[in-house]
Amino acid sequence: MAKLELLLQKCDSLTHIKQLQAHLLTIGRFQLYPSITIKLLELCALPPITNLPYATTLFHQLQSPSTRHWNAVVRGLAQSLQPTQAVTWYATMSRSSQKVDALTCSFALKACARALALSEAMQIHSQLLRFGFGRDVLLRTTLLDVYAKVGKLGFAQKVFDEMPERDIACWNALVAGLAQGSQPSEALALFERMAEEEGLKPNEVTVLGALSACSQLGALRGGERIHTYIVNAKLDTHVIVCNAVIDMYAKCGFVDRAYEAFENMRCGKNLITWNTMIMAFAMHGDGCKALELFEKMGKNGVCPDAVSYLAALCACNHAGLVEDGVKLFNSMAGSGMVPNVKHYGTVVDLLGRAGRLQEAYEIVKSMPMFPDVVLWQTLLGASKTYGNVEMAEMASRNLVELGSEGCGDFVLLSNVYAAHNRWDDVGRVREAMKRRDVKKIPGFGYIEVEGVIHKFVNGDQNHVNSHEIYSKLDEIKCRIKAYGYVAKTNHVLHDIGEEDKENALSYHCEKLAVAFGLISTDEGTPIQVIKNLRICDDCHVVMKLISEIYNREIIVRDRARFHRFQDGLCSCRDYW
DNA sequence: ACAGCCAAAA
Repeated sequence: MAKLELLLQKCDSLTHIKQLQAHLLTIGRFQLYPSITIKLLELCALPPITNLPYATTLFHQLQSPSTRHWNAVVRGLAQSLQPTQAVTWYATMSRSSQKVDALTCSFALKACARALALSEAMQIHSQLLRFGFGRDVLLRTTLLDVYAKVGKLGFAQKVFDEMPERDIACWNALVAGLAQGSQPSEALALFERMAEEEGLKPNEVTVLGALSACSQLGALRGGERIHTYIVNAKLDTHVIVCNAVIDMYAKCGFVDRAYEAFENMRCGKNLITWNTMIMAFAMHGDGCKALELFEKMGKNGVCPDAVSYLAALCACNHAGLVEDGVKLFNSMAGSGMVPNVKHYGTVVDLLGRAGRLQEAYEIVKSMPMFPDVVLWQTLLGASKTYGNVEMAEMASRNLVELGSEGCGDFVLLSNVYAAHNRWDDVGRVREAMKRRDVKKIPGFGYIEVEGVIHKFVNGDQNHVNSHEIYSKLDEIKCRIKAYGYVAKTNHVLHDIGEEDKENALSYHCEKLAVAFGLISTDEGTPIQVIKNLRICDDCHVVMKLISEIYNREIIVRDRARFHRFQDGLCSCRDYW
């Protein structure tokens, strides 16, 4: 027995496992040593071996599998590419003679989180209450986490509220859950509550959730405070935390400070550190710096991965470095990289924006995989910019086939027709939109004034200063018109906007936020706005004019990148 | 003595 356990410790491949198993079988002891078979199962079900077919076969050879045997398989399946199988095994187990324990529930719940299986999670929830595990803090945390990950933040909050005692992991799970679930303000509020009410000291996991919330909100003040705390609490010994700090500064509009944090790291950099910084430069349109860093990472012994290439390509795209981008893309194969659909998407965007539509299309045709919705949207956007009707129609057909119901796709196609005075076709697209009940993602934006985050949705009238904001917008309109501004009215948008007039062009959330910034900050202070979608043509023009007429620097972070408006010009050089 | 919370991506 002792000898067997020694052998077991040395098993590091499936061959070894098989040899040991064969040995046990030949001496007729296979069924006799549960502790050995448990270890064997755990070895082959988990990394680095991870051979689940073999694990399940081995399991089926057992005459009376114990709870721990079951758990080994459920755990392995939960971490595998088919987490739903873990749930199936859990269900089979709960019907078998063997008792499910708290760990089985925990593994099955994690599987639900990965498979985004809400109803299964709820079933396991009610079962674990019946089994009497309802007071297990670890299990409750898992439960909270599953609900948050499947998007049921209300349920997660309820699990949290009902906990009589909460340790730091419970708070961390909810802070992270809210941040990941697009409720960054709530995440930050909870983060504050944690220290104030419970006197808990945020750890490296807590600050990750909080920093992510700041990144989303563009909450520089909050981010700075958390950064100070991180340094004081010596949490900056964790690479993962440093990476999140870099990302936070970059997304709050301060690449320089992101780079400063990158340079002054007290711990070693990893692949993600480099990727985050390259992406940061890309977002800010600093193409050359991004490419320099991409070169430098290789020299520092960190091998670029698919994300590094994507970030560098993205940098070329935002900076208009067409030749560099194409060269980089073509160099991928030579470096043993297989471009994925995102790399193709970026290079198609790069060529499309430069007006090289035919080349872009050639690349689409050469792709070894099916183009996705985003890629066709990219091509459609470029076709609109350059007025290529055939290409636009082709992209639209593909979008319809892929079941895309985004409002933007229809609007773009209709704009192409409108530009060619093909009004019958414009009408046809309009009809199709009505028939299909196209979806419109609501636009919203944030602005931080004196450390307070203000949120605006399109056509928002709920802000306390709503009156002043709207009169400021009227004033802006007058002044920019005097400069020759003509609204970039969009026929289709106007047409479908009839029902909700609030969504009209002139009250886009970024305009509201900038107007609020103008009335609530001192002259000369830069105004920074964060938006969830891409900035529209009209807003882009208006921002440029405001920056000139009001002599204000305006920084807008949209879904894709930063736009820095100054003296009537934008840092993207209208290339976006 | 097999559990929970964890950074980047067109």
